Amino acid sequence: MTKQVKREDIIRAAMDLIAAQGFHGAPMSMIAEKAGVGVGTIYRYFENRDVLIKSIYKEIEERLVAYLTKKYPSEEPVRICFFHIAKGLVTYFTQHPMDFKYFEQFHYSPFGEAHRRNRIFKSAGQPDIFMELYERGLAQQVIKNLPPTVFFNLAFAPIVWSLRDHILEMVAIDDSLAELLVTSCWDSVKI
Amino acid sequence: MTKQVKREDIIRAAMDLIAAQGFHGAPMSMIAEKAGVGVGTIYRYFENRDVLIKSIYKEIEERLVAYLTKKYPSEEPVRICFFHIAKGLVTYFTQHPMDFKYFEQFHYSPFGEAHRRNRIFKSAGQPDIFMELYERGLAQQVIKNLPPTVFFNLAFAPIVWSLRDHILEMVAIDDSLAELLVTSCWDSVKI
Amino acid sequence: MTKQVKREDIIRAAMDLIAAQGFHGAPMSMIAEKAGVGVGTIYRYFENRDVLIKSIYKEIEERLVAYLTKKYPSEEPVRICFFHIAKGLVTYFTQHPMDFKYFEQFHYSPFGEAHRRNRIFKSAGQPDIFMELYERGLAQQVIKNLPPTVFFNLAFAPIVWSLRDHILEMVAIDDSLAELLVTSCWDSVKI
Amino acid sequence: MTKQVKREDIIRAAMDLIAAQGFHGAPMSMIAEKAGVGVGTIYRYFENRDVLIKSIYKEIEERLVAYLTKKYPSEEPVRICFFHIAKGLVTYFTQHPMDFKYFEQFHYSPFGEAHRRNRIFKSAGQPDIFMELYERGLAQQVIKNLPPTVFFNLAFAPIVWSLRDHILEMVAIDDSLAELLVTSCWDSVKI
DNA sequence: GATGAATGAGCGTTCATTCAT
DNA sequence: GATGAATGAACGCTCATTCAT
Repeated sequence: MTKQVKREDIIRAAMDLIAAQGFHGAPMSMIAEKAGVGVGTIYRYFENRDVLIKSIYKEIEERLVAYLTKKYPSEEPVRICFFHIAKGLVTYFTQHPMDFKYFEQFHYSPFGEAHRRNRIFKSAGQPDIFMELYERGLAQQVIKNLPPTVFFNLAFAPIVWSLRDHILEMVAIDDSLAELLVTSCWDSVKI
Repeated sequence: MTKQVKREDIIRAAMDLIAAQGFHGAPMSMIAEKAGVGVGTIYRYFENRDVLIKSIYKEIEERLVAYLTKKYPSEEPVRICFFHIAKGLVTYFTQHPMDFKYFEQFHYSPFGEAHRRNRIFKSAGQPDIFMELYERGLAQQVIKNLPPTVFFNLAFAPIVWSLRDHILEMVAIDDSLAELLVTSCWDSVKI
Repeated sequence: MTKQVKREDIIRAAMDLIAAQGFHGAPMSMIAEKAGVGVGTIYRYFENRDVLIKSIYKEIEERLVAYLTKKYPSEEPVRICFFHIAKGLVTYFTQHPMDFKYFEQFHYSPFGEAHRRNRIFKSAGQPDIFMELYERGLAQQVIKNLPPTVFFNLAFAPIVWSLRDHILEMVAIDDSLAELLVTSCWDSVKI
Repeated sequence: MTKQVKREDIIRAAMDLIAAQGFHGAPMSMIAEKAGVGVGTIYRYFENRDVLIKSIYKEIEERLVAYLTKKYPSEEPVRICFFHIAKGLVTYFTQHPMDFKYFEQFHYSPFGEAHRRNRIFKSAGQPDIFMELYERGLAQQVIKNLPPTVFFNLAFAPIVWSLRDHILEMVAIDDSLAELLVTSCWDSVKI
C-alpha cells in the first residue's frame, strides 16, 4: 500500500523531471528529492537507473494502449478505426502532456534505441491494432500500397509533431483543428 | 586558412561522433583525438561544448538550406515548389545520413529546446522558402487552410520519419517510393 | 533456546558467506537472507557488523582450542605435545576448511589488527597450551632459545600456509605428508 | 619528468595508506588528497583502482626481486643460496616495512586471489630463483623430498610471519636473531 | 597559437544501520 | 521480539574546462 504510493511518487517525480529537463536534468539524487525519498529508496523499487527509465516508459505505453484499445471499433471500416486511433492519440496526449514529453525524450535517447525496431506505440503483449489496421486497409484496397513503416509515418508523424507543437504552445489544437489534422493524415494514405 | 581547416576538422569529428554515438558517446577528449588536435584547441574555436554543438547544427542547417534553395523554382506553381523541397530533403539526407542523425540527436536534446520555437529547417538570415511556400499556397487556395505549423508537419513529418527508417535500414526508400511518399504528403495538404 | 538457534543461524550464514566470498561479498542483507532472518534481527544479537565479525572469530577460535585441548597429553614430553597440537591443527582445518578461510579473512583485515597483538590461536580465558609448550620446551632445553613469537612462527606458520594451499587445492596434504610437514616444523625448533 | 614525479606521489600515497589502513581505509579521494593531486589525476596514470593496486604490487615485487637477485650466488651450494634469499627477505622488508605491509594486504585480498596460484614473491618474467633453488636442492639431495609448495612454506613462512611481528614491534629481529631464524628454517628443509 | 595534464563537481550505486510497524 | 523498508554517507569513476608550458 504505502509501498505502491512510494513507487508512484518516484515514477511521477522521475517522469516530470525527465519530461521537463531531459535525462541529463534528472539525476537520481534530484529524482529522490522531488519524490521525497532517499536516494537508496529508489533502488528498492528499481534495479537501476535504466530499469527505472524503461519502467516509466512501459507504464506510459500501457496507459496509452489501454486508452486507444478501449472501445476500439474493430468491426467498423478501416477509416473509422483509423480515426479512432488518431483522435485517441490527440486526446490522450493533449490530456497527458508529460506522457508525451517523456515519450519523446525516451524515444530519441540511447534508451529508445532498443525500442526503435519495434513500431512506435506498439505494446508487446497485446494485439497490434496498428498492424491490423494496416493489413486490413491494404486487403480492402482502401489505403495506398505502401510499406507499413511509411504508412505509419504518413498516418501518425504529423499528429505527433503537431502534438509537440501544441504542448509547446506553438499552436492550439482544438477539436476542429484536430479533425482537420486527422482527416489530412487520412487523405495522405487513403486511395 | 589553417584556422578554418582546423575548425572544420573539429566540426567534422564532433559531428560524426555525435551522429554515430550520441552526445554521451562524444566527450571533448574524443572529439579532439578524432580531429587530430589538442583538447584545449577546441576551446579556441568554440567557447564551450554547447557552442560547439550548436555551431555544428547551424552548419548542417546552412548546408541543407543551401541545397534546397539552389535551383529553387520560385516562379513555378506551389505544387512544383513543394515537390522540389520535399524531394530535396529526401535526396540530401539520403546522401548525408550523418547530417540527418546529427539533426535528430540535436533536435531531441536539451540543446534543441531553444530551436524548437523556430521552424525546423528554417535558416535565420535567408528568405524562408518554407514560409513563402505556405503563404503562396494559402493565397492561391491550393492548400488547406491550416496553421503554418500543422501544414509543415503534414508536409514534412512523414518524410523525416521515413528518412530515419531508411537510414536505420528499416525500409528502403528508392526513387519510386520517394515519389509515392512525397505525393502522399502533398495529398494531405492540397485542397 | 530459539534465541540461541537464531544466533547460530546468523553466525553460520555470515561465516560461510565471508569464508567463501570475503567481507565484501557478505553484506548484512545477504547474511540475513541466508540465515533466514530479517536484517534488523541481526542487530538484536550483535551490536553491529564489527561485533558480529569478531564474535564469529571468537567462536571459531573456541571450537579450535577446544579441539586441540581435548585429550591434550599434558603429561607427555614436549615433542609429543607439539605433535598433538600441530597434527590437531592439520586435522581440524582439513575437516573445517570454512573455519580456516574465515580465520584467514579475519586475520588479514582491519578486524584482525586488534588481535594481532595476541598470540594467534590463543584463547583468552583458558590456559594457554601454546605458551605452556614453549616454556616447558625452553626449561627442558629441548627447543632452541628463541623468543616465543619466533618459536611459534617456526612451529606453525608452515603448517598454516600449507593448510591454505591444501584447501586451495594447490597441494594435497595426506597423512604421510602431514607427518613430514609436522616433523619438519619440529626439526626447525628442536635443539 | 613531472609526470613521473606525480605518478610516484600517487603510488607512494596509495601504498602508505593501504599499508597502514588496508584497502578499505584508502579510498581514491583520500589517496588523491594525500598525494596532493586531484582525484581525476589518478585516472590519468592508472586505468582504475584495481590497476593502481596491482601496479603498486608489481612495483614492490620488482624491487624485491631485483634486491634478491642482485649478487645472487647462483654458483654456490644450495645452502648458501637459500641463506642469501632468506636473509635478503629479512633485510629488505626490515628496511621497507611499508612494502611488507602492502604485500600482506594485497595477498590476502580479492586482488591477491589471481596471484595466489603463482608462487608468492615469484616474478613473472624473470628466472625463478625460488624454483631453481628447490629443484637443485632436490637433485642434489640436500633438501627433503617435499612438494615445492610445502618446501617454500617451511622455508619462508616463519620468516614472513616473523617479519610481520618485527614490523608490528612484537619482537625485535636483530642480526643474530635473523641468523637463528634463517638457520632454523634451513633446519626444517635440509636433509 | 596550441597543447594536454590537471582538476573536482557531479554522477550512479551500495550497504550498514535505524525504527515504525 | 522480529521485521524489512527507508535512509544517506560514501564509494569509484567521468569529463567539461582551465592554464602553465
